[in-house]
Amino acid sequence: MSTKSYHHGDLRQALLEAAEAELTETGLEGFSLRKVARRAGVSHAAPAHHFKDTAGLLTALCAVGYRRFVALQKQRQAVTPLDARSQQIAAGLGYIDFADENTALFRLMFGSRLPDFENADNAAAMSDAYLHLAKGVGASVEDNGPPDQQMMIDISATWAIAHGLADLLSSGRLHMVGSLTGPKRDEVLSGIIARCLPER
Amino acid sequence: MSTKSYHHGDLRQALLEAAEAELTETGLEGFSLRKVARRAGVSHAAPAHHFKDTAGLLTALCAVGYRRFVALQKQRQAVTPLDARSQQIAAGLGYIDFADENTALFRLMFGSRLPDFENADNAAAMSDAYLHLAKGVGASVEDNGPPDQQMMIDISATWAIAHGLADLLSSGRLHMVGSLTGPKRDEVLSGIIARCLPER
DNA sequence: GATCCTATCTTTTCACTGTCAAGATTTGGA
DNA sequence: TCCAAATCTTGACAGTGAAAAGATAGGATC
Repeated sequence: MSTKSYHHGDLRQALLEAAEAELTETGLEGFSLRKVARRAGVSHAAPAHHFKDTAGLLTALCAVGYRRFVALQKQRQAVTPLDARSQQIAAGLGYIDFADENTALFRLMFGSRLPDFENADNAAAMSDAYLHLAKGVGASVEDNGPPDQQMMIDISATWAIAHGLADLLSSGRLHMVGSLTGPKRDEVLSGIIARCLPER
Repeated sequence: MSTKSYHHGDLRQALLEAAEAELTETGLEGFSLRKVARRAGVSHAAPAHHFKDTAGLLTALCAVGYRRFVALQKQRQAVTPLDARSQQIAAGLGYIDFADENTALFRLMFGSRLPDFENADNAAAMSDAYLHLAKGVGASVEDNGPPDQQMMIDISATWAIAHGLADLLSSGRLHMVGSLTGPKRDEVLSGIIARCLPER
């Protein structure tokens, strides 16, 4: 099934990988379904059998992105003290990690209307990502009853600061902080994120 | 020069307006130079004489956006107490106003690589926007000497929270805050922005 | 094992797009 | 008046996404 058979074997996965590679190289602006097909070594109409159309392919890729997005946050949190505040900051750093390392995917997920956000699988992946954020904020405040307005504000603030930093950094607009690296960078970013966390 | 002459009169301006209208209707994903030309009532090749290509048109539109962007911030600031902290919060609300009322343009300015950000006019408009932000932050802290690291951090934090709120709200992801309107909305957003301002 | 059904992939076709080159029209100044 | 430059149109070309129809392979059933 590898070298030259008519049937590819796992074209769906191969197309997803080709699409992501294409996305990181040319950006969303230069993205082309036919180029993805060429990169995967199949005819230009082959993708239609696994993903209905371009939007379908990008929707599937979007879901992959959201899962990796949560994974990177958890990866940061796994090496961080367990108190709620530290965990929340770590999640924010993971948010920024994702945008840095997967800029094209990040743009697709948060800056495009091409993917179908109503699609079941994609919506589930997005929901998981949101719940992970909300759960983190909820843990850092007394967790009583239904989410009140104060908690919604805390969630919004936490989300907004992480997202704002991630978006501006990944698009190369925060030259001052963007030029920092390593622990110093983490320290500065942590300080900024901490400003927005619910007060203890 | 109005009804049917061969020469349009002010096609450049008409194309800019048509492009913005097209952008808000179809979004950046469905944008087409030929549709813009049709909307302006000229042939498909006419735009090339005023803007080299699609990127050129979007670059010019981008510059228009940055100027309106600053104008909306100043508009908020004009009806706000003059203390530095209130002014900074007002600028943030203007930032969000712009994203809300000019979502397509906002996406073009901050979420696309199509415009040429090295273009002189566009770069100047962007620089003005950045300087307006930096000046505001500088005024809210003791203004001595060259910008030190702490001020760069304050600028980054202020920018990030405004940008994060604007981007998430304009893309309809912050349902909780997004559903608020009027003074209540301003109050909540102001509270969130205030968290990120330099401490007095 | 032979047969047939279905999933998978290719080929062909069509309308649309951006860009370029060449021609037509108008304007404004010499 | 006349000509050069600016402005706009027409025509052409390669590339694109999507749909339809044909080709091939895998797997189930008998």
